Amino acid sequence: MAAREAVDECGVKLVDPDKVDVVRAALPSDHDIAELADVFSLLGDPGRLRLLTSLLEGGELCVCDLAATTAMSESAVSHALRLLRAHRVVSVSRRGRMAYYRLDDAHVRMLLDLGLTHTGHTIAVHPERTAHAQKDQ
Amino acid sequence: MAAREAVDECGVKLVDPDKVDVVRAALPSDHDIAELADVFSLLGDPGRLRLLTSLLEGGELCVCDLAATTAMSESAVSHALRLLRAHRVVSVSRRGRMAYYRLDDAHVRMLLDLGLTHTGHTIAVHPERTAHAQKDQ
DNA sequence: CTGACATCTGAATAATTGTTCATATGTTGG
DNA sequence: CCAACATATGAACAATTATTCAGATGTCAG
Repeated sequence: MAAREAVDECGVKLVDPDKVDVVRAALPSDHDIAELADVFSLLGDPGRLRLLTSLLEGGELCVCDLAATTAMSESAVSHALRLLRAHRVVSVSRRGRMAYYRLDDAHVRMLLDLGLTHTGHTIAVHPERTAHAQKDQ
Repeated sequence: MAAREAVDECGVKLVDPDKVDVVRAALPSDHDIAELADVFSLLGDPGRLRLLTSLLEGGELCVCDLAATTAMSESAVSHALRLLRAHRVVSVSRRGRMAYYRLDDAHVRMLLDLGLTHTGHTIAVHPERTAHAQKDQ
C-alpha cells in the first residue's frame, strides 16, 4: 500500500515528491547560500557583535576605543576588524597613526538593527501586549 | 600635556573617553549579546540555511524530504533540526512515524527574509500563513 | 635620525562546531 | 509478537574558528 511514496534519482525515499521539487526549484543557489551564511556568521560572534553595535551607536571609533567598549584585546579587535573589512562590513579611514572604523554596509546595518530590536534591547514590534504596569512574568 | 588622551579604570589609553562612555552605556547586556549571537550563528551555516529556506518555501516538510531538498544526510538533518528546535526556531508535529517540521519563529523568519532579499535572491514571499499548508487531496 | 606609539599581521594554541557511524526509540502492518 | 521503517541520539572524529603572543609596519615628536 502506501501509494504516496516515491524515490528520487539517488534512491532516497520521498514522502511528497511534488513539494520537494517545488522547494528545490525555489532554493537560492549554493553561491547565494554560502554568501548569506557568511554574513550571518560574521554576526554570530559576541565580540564582533559588540564591535558592530559599538560602531552602530558611536558612528566612528578608533581601535583602542573599540577595545575599551568591547572589552577585547587590541589584537583581537584588529583581527576581527580585518575580517569585517574583508567582507566590506566596516570601512576604515586612517588619520595619523590612528585608524577610525565605521559601519559601511546598509544590509548588515538592517540585520543588526532587526536583530537588536527583537532581543528585548529595544521595544519589539510585536503584537505582544505588555502593559506598562506589567513587571515580572 | 596630551590633553586628548585619558585612561580608563584598567589603565588602557583612550582617545575619546566621552564617546566610549556613551557607547558603553548604550550597548546591550552580555546576555542579550550572547542571545543575538546565538541566533545569527544558527543562520550562519549553509546546511541550516538550506533547511530554513526549504521550510520558508515549503511550509511543512518531513525529515526525509528535507534531506532531499538540502542534500544532507538524514542524520545531519536530524541533528540540525534538534539544534533549531532547542532554540525554538522550528517546531515539529509528529504524525505516525513521520516528523513534520515548520518554521516557528517570526523573528528568524524576518531575518531570513531580509537576508535573502539582499543576496540578489528574491524568494517569492508568500502571505504569512506558512503554518498550515496542509495539502489534502 | 631615534624612540615611543597605534595598529597590523602570522603562526601556534585552544576552543568550538559540524559530520559520520552505529545504535536506540517508537510506529506500522502482518 | 515480529520485521521494516522514520527519526533521534551519543560518541568519535574532522574541520573550522577564535585568541594569544611576538614581532612587523608605519607615524609622529624631538
